[in-house]
Amino acid sequence: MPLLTISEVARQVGLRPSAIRYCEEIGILPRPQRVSRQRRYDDAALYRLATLQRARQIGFTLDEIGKLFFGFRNGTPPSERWKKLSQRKLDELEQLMEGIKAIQLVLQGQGKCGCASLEECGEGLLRNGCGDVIVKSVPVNLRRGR
Amino acid sequence: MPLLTISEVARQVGLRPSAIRYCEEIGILPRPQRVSRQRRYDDAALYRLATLQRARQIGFTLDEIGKLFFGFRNGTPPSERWKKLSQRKLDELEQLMEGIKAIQLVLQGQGKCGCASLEECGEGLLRNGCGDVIVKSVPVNLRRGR
DNA sequence: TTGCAACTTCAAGTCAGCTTTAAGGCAAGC
DNA sequence: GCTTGCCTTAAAGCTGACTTGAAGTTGCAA
Repeated sequence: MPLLTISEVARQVGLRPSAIRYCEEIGILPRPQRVSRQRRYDDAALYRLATLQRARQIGFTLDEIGKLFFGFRNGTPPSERWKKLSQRKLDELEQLMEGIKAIQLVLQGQGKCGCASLEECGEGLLRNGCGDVIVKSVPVNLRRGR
Repeated sequence: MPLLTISEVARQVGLRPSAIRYCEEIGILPRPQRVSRQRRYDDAALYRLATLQRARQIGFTLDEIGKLFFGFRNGTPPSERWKKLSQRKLDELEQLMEGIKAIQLVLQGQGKCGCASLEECGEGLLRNGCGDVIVKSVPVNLRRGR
């Protein structure tokens, strides 16, 4: 069984070594074996990292990934774990889409006013209640796709 | 012409006084008049704040709001300013929607595997290339709707 | 005169998810 | 023995948009 260094597994799953160390530090990855104090990863550890990376890519926070790994009774099958967390994430995304659509409507209307100044725009907004564009809290982590 | 205190304008537009001071500090709001060192806002300043709040609500960063206010030749009408920035934001939102839809598809499929362990899931992901869920960079600021 | 509320400034803290830096260890090759 | 290259740790820095805290000022009322 070949043991891989941190930069080798990092390359394979598309994470930086520092990110892997960070995940270990906050406790969502187990401490791997060491060879003269250096981390060595076996296949199981590599696959776990690939799972982590996929979860990250579909918007799970590191906290949620921790729950995916350790938040279920031992022996709970992956399908059940994924389902539980995916459903919550899908709900969040649904809300996010609603918010985006609302904003798109406002943006498309924006710029059609004949106001002579931004203050005039603001006066109208204030009269019509300026708190009426509501985007619900969006804990999803979609920034920086790489 | 009535002059309003910072907490009064904050209440009217739905921002906290500290947020208004912050916007002033980073230069996207002009220094208002003072009465014995305390900020006082006239109607024009209030309306400008309402405009800022609307821009914030539809996802403009404070930097973009600065451009909305100061990034155009003097006398450029609001419609032109809004249009320019809105178009960019709409493009970003379009990309974000694409990303979300891609993620929704993956999430809906997640949990249908018959893997016995998360490592088994990861093995499959690694074989099929685990970098294939791509969400483009999303600089839009939609978190914390209030 | 004292107290209170609301304001002020400046510095530091918050969130997540890392990255960067500094200082050092260890094995292989020349 | 020395260099090269990859690894290690701990601590600090980054991003954006603020918030919080400490310490001080101001005006008004009791």
